[in-house]
Amino acid sequence: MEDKVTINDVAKLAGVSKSTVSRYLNKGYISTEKQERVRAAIAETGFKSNFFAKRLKTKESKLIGIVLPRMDSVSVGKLLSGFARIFEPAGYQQLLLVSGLDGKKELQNMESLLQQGVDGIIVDSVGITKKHKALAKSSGLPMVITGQSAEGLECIKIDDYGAGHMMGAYLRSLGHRRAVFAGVTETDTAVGVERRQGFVDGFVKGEPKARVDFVQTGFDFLSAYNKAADILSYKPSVIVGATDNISLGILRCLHERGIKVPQEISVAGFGGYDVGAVVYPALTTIFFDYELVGMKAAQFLLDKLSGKSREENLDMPLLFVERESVRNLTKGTNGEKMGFQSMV
Amino acid sequence: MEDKVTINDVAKLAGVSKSTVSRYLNKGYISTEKQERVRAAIAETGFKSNFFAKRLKTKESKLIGIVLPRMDSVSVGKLLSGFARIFEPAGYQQLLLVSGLDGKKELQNMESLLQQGVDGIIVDSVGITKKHKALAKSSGLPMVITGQSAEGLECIKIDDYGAGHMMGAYLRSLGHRRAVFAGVTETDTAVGVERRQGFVDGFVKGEPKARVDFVQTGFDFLSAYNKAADILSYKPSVIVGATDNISLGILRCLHERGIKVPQEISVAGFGGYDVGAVVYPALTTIFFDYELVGMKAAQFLLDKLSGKSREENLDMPLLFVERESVRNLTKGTNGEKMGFQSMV
DNA sequence: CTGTTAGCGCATTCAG
DNA sequence: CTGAATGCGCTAACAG
Repeated sequence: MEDKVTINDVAKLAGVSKSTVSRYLNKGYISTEKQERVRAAIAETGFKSNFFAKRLKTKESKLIGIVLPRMDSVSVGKLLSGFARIFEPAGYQQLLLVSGLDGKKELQNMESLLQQGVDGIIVDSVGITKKHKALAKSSGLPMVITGQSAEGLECIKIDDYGAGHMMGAYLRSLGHRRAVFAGVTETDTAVGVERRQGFVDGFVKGEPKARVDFVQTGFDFLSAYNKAADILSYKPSVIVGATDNISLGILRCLHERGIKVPQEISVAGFGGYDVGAVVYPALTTIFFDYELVGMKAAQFLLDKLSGKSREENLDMPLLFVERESVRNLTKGTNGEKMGFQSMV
Repeated sequence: MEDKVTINDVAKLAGVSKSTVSRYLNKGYISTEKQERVRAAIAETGFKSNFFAKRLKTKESKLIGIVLPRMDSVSVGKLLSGFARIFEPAGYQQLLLVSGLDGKKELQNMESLLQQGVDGIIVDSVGITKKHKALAKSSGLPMVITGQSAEGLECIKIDDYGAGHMMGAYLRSLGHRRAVFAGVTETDTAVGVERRQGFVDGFVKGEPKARVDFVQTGFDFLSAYNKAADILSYKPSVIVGATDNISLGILRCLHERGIKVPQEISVAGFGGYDVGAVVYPALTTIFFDYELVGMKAAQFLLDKLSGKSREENLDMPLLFVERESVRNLTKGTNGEKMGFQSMV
């Protein structure tokens, strides 16, 4: 522990008062001569100002609390990259807490962060409850939610309903009438409800009637893989996974059963993970720019911190990625592009 | 900001001195009667102890600094999960800094963390320099390195050389004589040097002579995919990617060229990412338990913090995962398992 | 068991 | 421009 050097030691060595050193550290208001003496003294002693003492005075921690459902997922990784790109240059650091997909833990983590004296909080939630809202209110701290949306809270997320709808409409336009949506539980409002509902709305609209069945899976490859029999029992012409990973699990199973994709069955997903491009057939999907979400959320929080409460558009762009796993039933192949590219 | 309530307010309301409140918060040493009064007062005021004031006194931050090269990678995600599993129950929180694969930034981040008053640091480095060592020494703080190993520093990582060697020996035993190792630059000592060298040593040993050529790629699918022509020009019977992602990029390219895996060329990788199991053919690989690495590193740091300097075995288990992408040249198929399963 | 007394290291009035 | 004095909120001796 070399941090015995305090502002006092520096002051002594430089032959000035500690207030002068303090001023040197912060504003200016110091003669160029003493300025030099202090600089030298600091260099010599290797002085580092004590973080806690400083914060105790200034009431600003320059700390942002981040609460995450889990760490080992591509989307969370991207999100964090986005946060870092904004917070680091701004001189903020991130305090990270993981809730393990557990709502209770999520709340605990939020409280814990508040107590740590963070300046603001970002929660990548798996499901907002009234308690979340209460906490947000009572804390009085800027808080932004990511991954879910909830009234009364500031949320920044991709448009799950819109993405679902886009995919549904796309598939329908290609002549598909029987779809299975393989998705997660409804406690995940964003993915389990909004994305799915968007898909249904986009798919069943119009004549002739179309139908979508639902099969529940987890978020991982394996749980999707294991549900393949259920899924197939509905005799769909297209299977859409709520997530690229789900679709990948399905793809694997289809392959094992010798079912050709997209010739016999089409598959699509959501997320736009890189890996979807290297599997065979490459997965048609909708790309979500989680890194951008992270950046927007971080910037939004920073703006709140500095008073600017800009109420601008928080919709994230959606990018349709048409690849090889979906067949165009109206043409007989999947060759024809339909100008269904980058959309918002 | 409701944090106007201090320990003083609580004391007043409870009709005791603030030391009593402090004692209530920490040790015990308080009569059950006052204990109740304090409890009530705290509940009523919604008092939260001020983190910074507390730390200013105790000199303990209960904060662990984590510096990472990047966030958007599976292995880093696993690692972080591992950290969290140890630190959270122990009451430590994690301060996260991302260096963007930049060595300078990595150092800066380490310094920044030291200044924040963290109790210890974990660095998942991309390459240790003498400056890292100097910083570790001068700081006097417990520091553990992950991802790389370096003398004079406490490192916890998977055995890259061993993994490479295991893979090399395995492939060789299957009758392969011409391999291409597709890997990253040598500045990444662990992956670019150790893993590769292990492979070479394991592969070329014995008679008849075997040969391995080297092709440099990045860490991503695409950069590997783009190098496929180079790789193929060596006419290998097996291609091994330094990373599963590299192998996946190669697999994709092989598929596009109509080259059958493993019938015409075998492919293997390192990492054991889940996705390797769902692609076709499923990728033979060596599984690295990064989450375990994270847990070990975290526990090691905690032990140092509490004085226990256990010098035990820090080797991580390696799990050989034999799947579909490698052909046994001695049998003509890839069917025969060789008892080459879980090893350490 | 409990109240009183001191600071932790720093930023900030306030007079010079 | 600068030094002396005053807490920030809390914990840790210190005497009761």
